[in-house]
Amino acid sequence: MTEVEQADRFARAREAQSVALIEDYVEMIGDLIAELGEARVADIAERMGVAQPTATKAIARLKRDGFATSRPYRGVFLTEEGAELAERVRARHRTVVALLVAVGVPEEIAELDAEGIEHHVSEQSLKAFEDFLQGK
Amino acid sequence: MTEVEQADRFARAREAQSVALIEDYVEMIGDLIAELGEARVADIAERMGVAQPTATKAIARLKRDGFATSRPYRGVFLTEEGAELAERVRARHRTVVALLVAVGVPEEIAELDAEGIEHHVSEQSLKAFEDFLQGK
DNA sequence: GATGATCTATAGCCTATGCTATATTTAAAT
DNA sequence: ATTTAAATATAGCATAGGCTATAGATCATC
Repeated sequence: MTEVEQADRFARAREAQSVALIEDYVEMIGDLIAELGEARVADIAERMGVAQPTATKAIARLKRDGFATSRPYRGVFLTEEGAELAERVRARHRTVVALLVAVGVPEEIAELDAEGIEHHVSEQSLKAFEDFLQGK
Repeated sequence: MTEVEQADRFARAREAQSVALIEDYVEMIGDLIAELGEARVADIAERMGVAQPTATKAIARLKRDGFATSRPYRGVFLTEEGAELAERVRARHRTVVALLVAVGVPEEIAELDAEGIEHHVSEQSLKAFEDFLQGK
């Protein structure tokens, strides 16, 4: 492996990381809307395990990036793009957990680890996971 | 899953992330020392794909955290703790790549994805991976 | 409808991680 | 030995993502 290839690999991992939090927030907001009809900042903050202003700031980034919308002092909603991302993330999470369990990781551990792992699973790996799970 | 459990899960993923870069640098420095006898800042920066001052700053954090040592304008070396971490990271990386390949991920993709995934694989999952790879 | 509780926004702070530009030191070459 | 090239450090800046404290808006209740 050349230095450049190695560098690209790390650049890729850094990029994935910068997307990870966005994905988590979007999925969480989708969950809350499904459960409660809307996603309030306080609920988002509580579930993400961060202080309320931290959630507010993250939501501002989601809005800036076109994944969410909201009016002051009101609930947060997903744009079409946000809703699609949430669904992809949810599906990927399920697949990663299932894969981990399939290779012998205890269910609880699988759920914990998947939260971090899922953001680094490429389309190709996801496809491989799905095929493996179907016994192909 | 309760809100608190969910929050803890995210907190865990955030913690793993903060350790990830440290692990990458330590492993990289170990590689360079093995190959070249010492790890120069310029080489570290090039392989990590970052500007030289970014590497310098990261190395300062490694030193602060007890993983590396260096004198101004000289090479960077690992402490005992750093060397142990490097070896653990290297072994984990190999296992993760092997697991991915074992479930059908193409070698190249496995290498790419492993770079991000490995930092979120717990001891328990790693053990499960090893057992799975040994056909248990 | 005033009032108190709750929720949200804002201000201001911190660290980590990136960058460019530039000063300084070391190493190499004449 | 001086000069130049290369490597490293430092200064200064930006964004992301945390935090606390506090101001402001909304909601519920009397």
